[in-house]
Amino acid sequence: MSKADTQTPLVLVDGSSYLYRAFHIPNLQILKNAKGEPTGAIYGVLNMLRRLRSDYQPAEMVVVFDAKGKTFRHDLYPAYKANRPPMPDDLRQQIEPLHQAVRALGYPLLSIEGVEADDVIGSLARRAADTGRKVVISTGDKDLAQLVNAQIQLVNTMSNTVLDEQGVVEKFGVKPNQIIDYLALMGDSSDNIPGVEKVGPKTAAKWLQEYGTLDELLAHADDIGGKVGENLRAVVTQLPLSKQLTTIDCNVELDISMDELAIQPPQTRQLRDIFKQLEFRSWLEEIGSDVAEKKAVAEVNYEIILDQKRFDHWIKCLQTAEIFAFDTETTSLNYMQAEIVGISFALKEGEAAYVPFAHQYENAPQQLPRDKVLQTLKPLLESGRRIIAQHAKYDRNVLLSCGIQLEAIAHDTMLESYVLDSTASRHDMDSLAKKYLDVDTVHFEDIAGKGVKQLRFDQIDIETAGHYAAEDADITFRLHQVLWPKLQQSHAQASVYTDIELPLIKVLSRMERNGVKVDADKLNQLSRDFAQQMQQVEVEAFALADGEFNLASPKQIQEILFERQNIPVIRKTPKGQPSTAEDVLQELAEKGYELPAVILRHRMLSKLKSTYTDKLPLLIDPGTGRVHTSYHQAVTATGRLSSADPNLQNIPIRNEEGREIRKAFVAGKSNCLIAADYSQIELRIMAHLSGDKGLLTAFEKGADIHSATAAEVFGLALEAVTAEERRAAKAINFGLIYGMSAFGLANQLNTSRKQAQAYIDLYFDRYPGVKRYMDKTRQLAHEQGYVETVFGRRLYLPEIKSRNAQRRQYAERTAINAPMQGTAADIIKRAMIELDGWLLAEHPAALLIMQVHDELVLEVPKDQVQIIAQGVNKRMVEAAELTVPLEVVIGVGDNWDQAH
DNA sequence: TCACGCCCCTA
DNA sequence: GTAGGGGCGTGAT
Repeated sequence: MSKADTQTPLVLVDGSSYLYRAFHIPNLQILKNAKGEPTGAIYGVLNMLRRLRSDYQPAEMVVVFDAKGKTFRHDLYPAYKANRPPMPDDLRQQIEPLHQAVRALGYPLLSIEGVEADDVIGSLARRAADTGRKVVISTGDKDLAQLVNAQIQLVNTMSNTVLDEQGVVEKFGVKPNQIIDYLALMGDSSDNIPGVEKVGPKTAAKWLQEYGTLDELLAHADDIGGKVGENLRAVVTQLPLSKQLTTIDCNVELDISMDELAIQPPQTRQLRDIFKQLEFRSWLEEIGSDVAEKKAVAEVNYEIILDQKRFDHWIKCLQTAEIFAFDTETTSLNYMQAEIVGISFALKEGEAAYVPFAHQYENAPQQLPRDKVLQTLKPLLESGRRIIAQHAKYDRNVLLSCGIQLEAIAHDTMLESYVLDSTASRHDMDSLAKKYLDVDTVHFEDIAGKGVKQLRFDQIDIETAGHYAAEDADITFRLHQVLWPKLQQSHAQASVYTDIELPLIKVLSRMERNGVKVDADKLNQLSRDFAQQMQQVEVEAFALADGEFNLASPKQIQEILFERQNIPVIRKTPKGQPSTAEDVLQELAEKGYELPAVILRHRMLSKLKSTYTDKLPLLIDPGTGRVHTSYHQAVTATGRLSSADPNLQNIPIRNEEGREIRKAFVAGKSNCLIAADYSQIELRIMAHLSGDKGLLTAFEKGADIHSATAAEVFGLALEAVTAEERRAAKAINFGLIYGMSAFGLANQLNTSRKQAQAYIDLYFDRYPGVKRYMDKTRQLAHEQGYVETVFGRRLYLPEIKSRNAQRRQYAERTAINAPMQGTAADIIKRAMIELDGWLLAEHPAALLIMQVHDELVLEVPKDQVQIIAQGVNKRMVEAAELTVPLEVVIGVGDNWDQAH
């Protein structure tokens, strides 16, 4: 489907007719700018041009206006348009700005003195049609119907009607070549063209149907009886003039050649000035994004495959190709509900095809049968390693619903980009195309719209969908050509990609499709309980506040607490408002204020209810009766996964009410859950990375690490450490992982900065290896601009050189944290790959169902618990060989809370 | 209907 | 002090 095959029509716009009509639309008459100048008619015409352009996507489009002054028709007939009132000032004022806007938008504009817009349009249309072009004339004026033929169509963009030859006959009762005679017979009062008195559309059409032409009718004028017959005979000598006036002159000399009709790129600067003057704010915003020049992919050959012969040909090519790009188009982003609509391929740059098989809309073309297409493709997708995809996990999930196991993934461009630079804001195809290929792709919203009116892919016209789909495959192919060589420049990065991220695709895909069983009845009951408690709390709150307010509104809470009740402000939000955050309200509650305590209770209940107990039951898939999250593999900067829809990585655990929710995560019949947690994995990684003797010894002894830290820092025997000292040491250890500052630690421990700094000094004194490592890491980050995990995953830190101290320090904290958090992520990913392989081969009834950063959850038949737990432990512990042992804590239960 | 601020859940 | 997802209120569209 190259551009040349699907030539777009030449679009000719009767600007004057639309200007006149737009001027009389009541809604538009209100529009004025701040100076009081009317702008409605301009808006109406420009809006119409936009619609026209989006409907026809023409390469050439000309906007024609009437010129000032008299025309040849006035010479023929001095009374022409004589009874027309002068143009209203409000309309006249809008003409010049409209012309400027049209020109700035890039449309060729014609306005020729001595003739009317109709004549210019007629002349252009005739010239184009003579060369075989299709022409669309956009007008609100019926006179132009005389131009319609096999190549020329009329469209009224305001009423959304199209007139071809057949349409003219249906509408007027006469053929296009009879329109002139028809108009002459009726006359036109607004142009002051005389016709036959008492003759309207009905009679004119009837006569022409009977006699064919006006000349023939006049020859038989005596045969017409009645009053109208008399009227006709009375104007026999006048009618040729009327006919002449009504006839569009298609031979106007135009000082424009046929190759000057193309739409030009918009003149952004002028356009901005014009829209500013007119105060068209939404269009003003579009300039720069939408109106900016787009670099489309050049020189492409995209094919839409509708017949068996071409399909067979492509299959043959795919069978022999070394590698090819592939993409599925579906009806939904939800992989459990998505139906495949078509599949696209790219064999080399610019060579792509789309095989549609489930598009359904009125007059959709016949497509190849779905099942047969999929059966033919199945072997290509299931074996070999020759496929490049963008976000292959999604395609894999969707194909699994049709019984195809997408095993042939050789590369995933999303993951290539992610491993190359995890901090690039997004790794979706459109962003990658722009970044690495300097190409603006067609966005899904461009073809499907957005919001409630968004179309499903199967409702999109096959030509449009085909281009989009083929482009996806093509771009994927090109991206791989660029990204893969880059990745290979670092052996460690290539290894993170091939040995961790790529094999993880199918592990995650399986976990997602396995899903988790949740007890909807239990959650619904909890929702009811929470609602009841919230009501009680609300009553208390209103009594304390001496009035009703919205407990969910920080703004109202802030007003009541800090303005009405004059409670002291503890902290302010970044925007300068008094904060009502949890720790602030906690502190106030401890000082004896009652309302903050009640608000806290309400906040907790409302959070649990709205985020968890209300939402989770709605996300149970009707087909499986389980919830299926999406693990995002290319989101976090550090290499962790994230989970969404629903997020299963933030299910409550810290308080009693929250743990009730965990109890609703259950095992299926005759199964139980195994939860396996890495113990202190990030601190162990810190011990490994720093080689600090004290830290290493603590882990080798298997001591409680926070108590051991407290003993060291406070110079005590292990047994002598109090709960308070252990709590302080724990905060220090966390601080360590987060790139500790005295400020942050003081906040956490609710102590002075000086005291916090003293703790830190003491800590570094006891663990000098840690101090050395942290200094070295910061220095390395400055030198090379990135930090690495043990396995070579990189995190770039451009802000490490920032002159802004706050940003720089933030980057430094990330530099400390990322190697630990990232290495932990690498390790658990490696464990998941090993574990999944083992389970699949030896215990296929045992399922991995969740990952929560340092925890894996499995659903296992009860009689296999022992053997699986052992196997899980072994694979998690052996996932990395560090200088400290890895330790895993395993729990078993009927629900997730019990398994902890 | 959307973006943003604020808040809160997790490791 | 690190890394996320997501609900609700608010104000503009």
